[in-house]
Amino acid sequence: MKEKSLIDGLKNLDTGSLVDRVEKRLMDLFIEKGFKAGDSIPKELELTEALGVSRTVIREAMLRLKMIGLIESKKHRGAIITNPDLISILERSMNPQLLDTETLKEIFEMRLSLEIGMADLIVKRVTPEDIAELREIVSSDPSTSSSHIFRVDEEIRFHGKLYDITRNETLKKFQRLLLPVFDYVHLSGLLKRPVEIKKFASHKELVDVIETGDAEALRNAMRNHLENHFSRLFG
Amino acid sequence: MKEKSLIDGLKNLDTGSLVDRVEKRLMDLFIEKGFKAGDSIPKELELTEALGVSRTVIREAMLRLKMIGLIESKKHRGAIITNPDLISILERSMNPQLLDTETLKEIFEMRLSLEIGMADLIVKRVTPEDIAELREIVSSDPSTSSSHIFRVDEEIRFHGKLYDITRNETLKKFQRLLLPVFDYVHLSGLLKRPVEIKKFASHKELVDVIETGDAEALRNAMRNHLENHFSRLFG
DNA sequence: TTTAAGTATTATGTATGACATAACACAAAC
DNA sequence: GTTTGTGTTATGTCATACATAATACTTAAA
Repeated sequence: MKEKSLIDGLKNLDTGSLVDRVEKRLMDLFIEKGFKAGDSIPKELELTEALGVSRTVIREAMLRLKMIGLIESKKHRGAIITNPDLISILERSMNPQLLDTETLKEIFEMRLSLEIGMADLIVKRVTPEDIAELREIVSSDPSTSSSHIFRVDEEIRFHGKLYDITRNETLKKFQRLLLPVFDYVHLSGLLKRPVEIKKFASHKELVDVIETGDAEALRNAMRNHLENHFSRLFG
Repeated sequence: MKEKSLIDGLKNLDTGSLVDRVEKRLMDLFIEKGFKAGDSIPKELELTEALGVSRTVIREAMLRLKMIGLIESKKHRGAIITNPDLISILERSMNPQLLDTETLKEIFEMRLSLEIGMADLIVKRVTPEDIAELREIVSSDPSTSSSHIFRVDEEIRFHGKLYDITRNETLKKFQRLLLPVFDYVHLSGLLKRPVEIKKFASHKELVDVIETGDAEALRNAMRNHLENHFSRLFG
């Protein structure tokens, strides 16, 4: 027993590499010192001296901080603190070809859930100008110009505008980020059932509902509008 | 005119650093060669030779790939390809102290939207066992044990279980990831209005709705349940 | 024979010094 | 006043050397 606890006590002796420790040290330092976005951070050589490690280590640690969006470096001209932008961090890894299919499906489900759930944000924040823009987007007469490419374009513009209306930048970026994923999901046969002819709530109808300002109705209409996707998921 | 087009033609000369190019080159290579998770990648020195750049550059490029979750390296024993786990990548940057308050609020909004919108996933995939577990979670009599800490615990367990029921791993990880953010949002006075005494749909009622299997009803109940948060947001 | 302890090998981790180059500021030239 | 040159500086890249952890292999002890 005694030995056991002794060993446990010794365990946390930093098994991590030197770079790990320097990374954490720098991060803590920035938090402690209350560095704000825009503040510039010391030069590599200064940090080298201050921390007593080689420039190699400093550079690797800084590179990591760069990757998590904590700092941003202009080449040959130092680095500054930045607010990490979660979405653009994700962006780097969001290569549909590199994600396994299960994850792609799950992300697709997240998107559907979001679009239904954000009804409250939409009706709360929509402006007459937004409505006008939505109407402009859906104004293309599908009977005259029903080419596939055109439809896809309207689809993207319409749903993009919806995210826009939420006035939630994170959400908007998230949507833009996910566009390629959806393309991929559609094209790759990941969803078994074929795309059915749409016989559900149209974009036009959605606009009407948005205009009424009834969040609950919008949720239901959106759920209906997305029925195609849901049936492919659950099918 | 002629000059203009000449300049345009010259424009795309690779302004990126050598590491940038090597990073992309490696990534493309892995995709082309169809490397799958688990495959081990060449040693640093081999890559150094193959690409004709210094080991420094190779190491920096590999470090980036490591950060975006494309590869994973065991120290002193090579690296292997992995499926990037989007959420654990986010995790590294998700330090509430480092995100600006606007982003935190936006993430909070995302969470509310998700919990409402995922109703379909829940009712589609819930099992009797899940229902039983939910009932167990909400069984604690609030009149006898209404300590704040206890309430918070139930809150976390209940909502965590809901994500669980969606059977969507990405979503589940996303929720776990966001827990600290919510703590922070609640504590930091980011939302102006005070927490009101809950007089909306209770956890118990939500379970009842889930059991009926009516997604629309669940969305509405959930929206009602979250009214406190919404009113703080919009207030 | 089995097992524990030593040893060799190897790839990565870290250190160091050197030089190249992009960015900026400022002076010089037109 | 715009352009062109010049110097300074911090980062980008390279080359080399050595330290160390992980593994496989060998050897000594039970």
